Amino acid sequence: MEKTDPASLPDYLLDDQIGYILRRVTQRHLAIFSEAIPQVTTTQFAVLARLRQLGPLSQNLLGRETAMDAATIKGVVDRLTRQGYVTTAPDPEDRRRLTVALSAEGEALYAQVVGKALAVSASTLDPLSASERATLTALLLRLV
Amino acid sequence: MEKTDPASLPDYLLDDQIGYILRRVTQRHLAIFSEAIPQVTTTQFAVLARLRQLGPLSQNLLGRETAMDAATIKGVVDRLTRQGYVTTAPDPEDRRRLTVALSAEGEALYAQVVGKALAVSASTLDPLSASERATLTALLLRLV
DNA sequence: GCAAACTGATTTGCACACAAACAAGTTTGC
DNA sequence: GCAAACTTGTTTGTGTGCAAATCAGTTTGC
Repeated sequence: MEKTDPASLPDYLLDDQIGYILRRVTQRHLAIFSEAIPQVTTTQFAVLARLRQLGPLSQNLLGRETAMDAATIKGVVDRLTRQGYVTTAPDPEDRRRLTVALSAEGEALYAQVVGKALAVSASTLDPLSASERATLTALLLRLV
Repeated sequence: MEKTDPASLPDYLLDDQIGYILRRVTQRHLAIFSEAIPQVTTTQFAVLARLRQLGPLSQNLLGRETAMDAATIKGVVDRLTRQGYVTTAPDPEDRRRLTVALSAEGEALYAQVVGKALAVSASTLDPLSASERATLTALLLRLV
């Protein structure tokens, strides 16, 4: 059984582990994004995109729609508010809720950079052919 | 030209963007990991795995070998040191360097959880067949 | 042989990211 | 009708992750 023999441990190749690969690909993607769109981060842009798609949302729902927990979305909304890209207002229907909406500045920024955001996605996937990109995306979506 | 018409902006589907998908897949992977291996984080385990593979390394080189910048690896090494899984010592050859090595406790933890770490990777990829996993990994590696 | 360039480590500041605990408000079940 | 259960938002604590500045030490070029 040789439980104490180090040589009997399974081979663990860090470079082949999905988590490590995901982290490195994400690092490259974030670098491409911040180079192309220095005004906001990827998460901040996700919030702008969702608000533009869905209209004003409560802060918690906005978090769920952008895959951020309550503590994270609060920080993101705070920073976007400070930069003037979103506004917040209490919901008269439900006094627990804080409604978050895109401001005119947020609309303008979105219009200005949405094309670049698409280019960032394309740039991240640049090493792959069109069909490889489709394959990769489809496979990743099954892991969500 | 209709520059001011919002309807003329390109379609940006957040759910189809590679960065957003990567973030969500990573979230799921981190959740699986922390459930299976609560003792350390993914990045901390990456450090243990590299030290076991390569032996003692300077802190900066260890960072490069685990895809962390100097500020990040310092924090990770500090936390691993506090938990007793690594030890640090000045390098007599180069007085700028801080050599990081796996401790006996680190070796023991690694031996105890490496099998679980492999199971975490398998679990993350569980929705895919063996050949799909190989395809996904190969495609992702081309994006690093 | 020594100044310039480089490398290693640290610190600060900012931005996610999640867990846990809490307060306030709303809904539900009986 | 009202207590229990749930939801929303906030705060605190911990852990990445990167940029930029700084200091100490090493290497290089002339």
